[in-house]
Amino acid sequence: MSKKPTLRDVSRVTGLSMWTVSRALGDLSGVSSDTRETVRQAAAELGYVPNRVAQELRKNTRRSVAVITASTSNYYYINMMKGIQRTLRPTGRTAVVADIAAEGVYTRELEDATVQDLIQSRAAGVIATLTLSLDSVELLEKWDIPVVFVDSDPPAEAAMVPAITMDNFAASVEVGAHLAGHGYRDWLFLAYPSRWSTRADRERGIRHASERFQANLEVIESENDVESAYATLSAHLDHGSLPRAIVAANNPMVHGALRVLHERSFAVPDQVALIGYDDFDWAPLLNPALTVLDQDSEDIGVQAAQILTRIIEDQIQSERNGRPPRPAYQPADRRRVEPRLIVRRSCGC
Amino acid sequence: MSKKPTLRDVSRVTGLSMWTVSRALGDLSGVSSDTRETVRQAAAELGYVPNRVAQELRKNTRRSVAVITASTSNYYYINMMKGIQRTLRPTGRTAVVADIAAEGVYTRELEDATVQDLIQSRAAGVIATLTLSLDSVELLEKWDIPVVFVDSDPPAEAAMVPAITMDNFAASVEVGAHLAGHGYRDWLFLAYPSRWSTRADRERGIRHASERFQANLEVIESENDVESAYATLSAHLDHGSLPRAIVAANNPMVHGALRVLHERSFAVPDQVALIGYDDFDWAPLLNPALTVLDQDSEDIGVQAAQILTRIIEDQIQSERNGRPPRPAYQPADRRRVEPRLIVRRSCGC
DNA sequence: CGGTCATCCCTAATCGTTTAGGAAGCCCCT
DNA sequence: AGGGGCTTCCTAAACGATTAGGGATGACCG
Repeated sequence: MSKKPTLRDVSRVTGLSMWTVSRALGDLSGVSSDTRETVRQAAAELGYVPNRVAQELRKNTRRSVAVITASTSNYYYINMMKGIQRTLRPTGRTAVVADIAAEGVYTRELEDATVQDLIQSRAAGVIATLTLSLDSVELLEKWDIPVVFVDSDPPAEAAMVPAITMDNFAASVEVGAHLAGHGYRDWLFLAYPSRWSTRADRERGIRHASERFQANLEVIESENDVESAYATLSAHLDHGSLPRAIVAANNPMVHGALRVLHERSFAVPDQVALIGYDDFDWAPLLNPALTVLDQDSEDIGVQAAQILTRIIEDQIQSERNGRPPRPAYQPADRRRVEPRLIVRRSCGC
Repeated sequence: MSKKPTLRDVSRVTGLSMWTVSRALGDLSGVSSDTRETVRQAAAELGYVPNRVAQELRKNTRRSVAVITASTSNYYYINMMKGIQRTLRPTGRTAVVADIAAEGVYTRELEDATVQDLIQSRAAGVIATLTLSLDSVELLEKWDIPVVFVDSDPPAEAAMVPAITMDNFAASVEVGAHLAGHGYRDWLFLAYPSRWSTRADRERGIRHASERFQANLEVIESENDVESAYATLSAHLDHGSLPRAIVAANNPMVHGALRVLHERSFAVPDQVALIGYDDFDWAPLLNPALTVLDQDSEDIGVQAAQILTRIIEDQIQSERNGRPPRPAYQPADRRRVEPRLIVRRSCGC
């Protein structure tokens, strides 16, 4: 099709005004059902498809919700996306993922550029899986783009911004308690960088537990990807001794750790026990089946999308009533989901 | 910000025309560098961010490439997405995924609605991971939206449409040969529905191999998800006998099969061998490590995105020169990637 | 018969950009 | 002095939809 039919074409063909055609196709009042039918016919015949870009411009609507992430290799986010997509579908909005880690490494420049991009494309809202800079949050707020954090905290100064988080401190304490229950007294905590705000509480929790249960604890940190986790743990084991239990603080850490343990043929859990965070599909099929501290990530996605949707609808209402469309954050939008320990075999059970 | 600054505001503040401001910010010729600087200053001060919706409308540009998929639970596509994203990034286009299987089941209605939606939003191009209906392909072509198929064939009547596929027939023959090499003579092929066009060749290949190597072959089919695979195989084993080797035709099938084998405590590979298709991160860490027939899915994503990008750029050129922007498909865009058998332990090696 | 109201449709402005088509000023050359 | 060619900027018309504000018609009512 060399020239695509527009509303004007439908108008010309039917001899009706664009006003009438627009309202006819939009199922709006003010058009007799005869006319409406005529218009529909003509539109179908021409193969007319409305241009949503023009609609968005004119109606000042926004269509896409951005999910900001920084580690595509983390399966945790895939389930979350599932929940987000499912919740967003009936609203007619679309989720697009914006990765702010090019080739695996986060940079502040990329964060800023991404935020800029979201504003340019007039995103409807943002779901952030890691803590953004205060600047970013304020800039988005300035452009009336609501943000919901998941599995991470808003910057400290933006306390009102919604967030769905797990009680990571309690979670880690539970992990520690379980290890202590097995009689292990020598722990290694394999952590990702503290740019992901969950890191702090997870570490605090395991430290707390180690004191309470009088265990030895060492904490080592790697970048947030499998390769780094593998390298970091390998290097550590080359120098230090083998701990009785390894706690891998998230999915990539677990993966890296397993590779090391496999490679060195350590018996899990007899020589060294392993507990991870965040369940994933294959965990029960590993050998031994992996014990993990889980949170229902799909449900988290659903909740985040629900909150965001509500805020967006609020904004639309506000605007319709002539009020400024500033995002209306409510205290109840700060939510906690319960962690749960999924006990399998790798912990020694 | 109650009212967002527009180009007009920058124009008013600087006392320059919108023409000048637009060209200044766009780094286009016809503006003195002094003026350009003035404009930049003013824009920054106002916090002006161009509205890309308006730009798209005016310039008739398209920004997003849709990846049509029908099974989110298949890890195969995640690596592919990685490749696509990486390739698309420098072009300024964005990949958005459009799942045409609501709650896991494909429906023709959803396919049609999705295609309609892509046309409405004037997508720049489509990467389809499963065979679309001829209607869909023609409709997209009519709207000058190029399509590239990956891991699936175009409808038979649209032979010119690019596709990146594996030689699935040869691949299956190789799998069969390997099994025969182990002396196994009793095979079970666990397949997904033939809506995914790879199914046919994979089945043909394994059938061919079974004849050539004089093996018994049974083929059973489940829906394309883990639950169905699990249920189907379970039901089959309840009635029939245990085969010497199971070939699971894709990722979800492997997953379902492994669950069954675990649950029933069959020894792999001693009692029953298992070979899957499409490698994934955890495969080497399973017990036993999984032997798979792999194709480099990230590379496939890269190639698909490259082809699509070239076609899109061609279209833009054509349009600039006043020619119709019909997608220019080339025979060389039908590509094959080589399969490779990644031998681990689950086959008996 | 005049007034009121609802129904159906229209004209024209608008959303925020880009861009064809000039116009003004200046320099340089013959 | 006249003309050609730059450079720099402007006016105004697009792009493809929605929508405020009216106008014409006919029905209904007192």
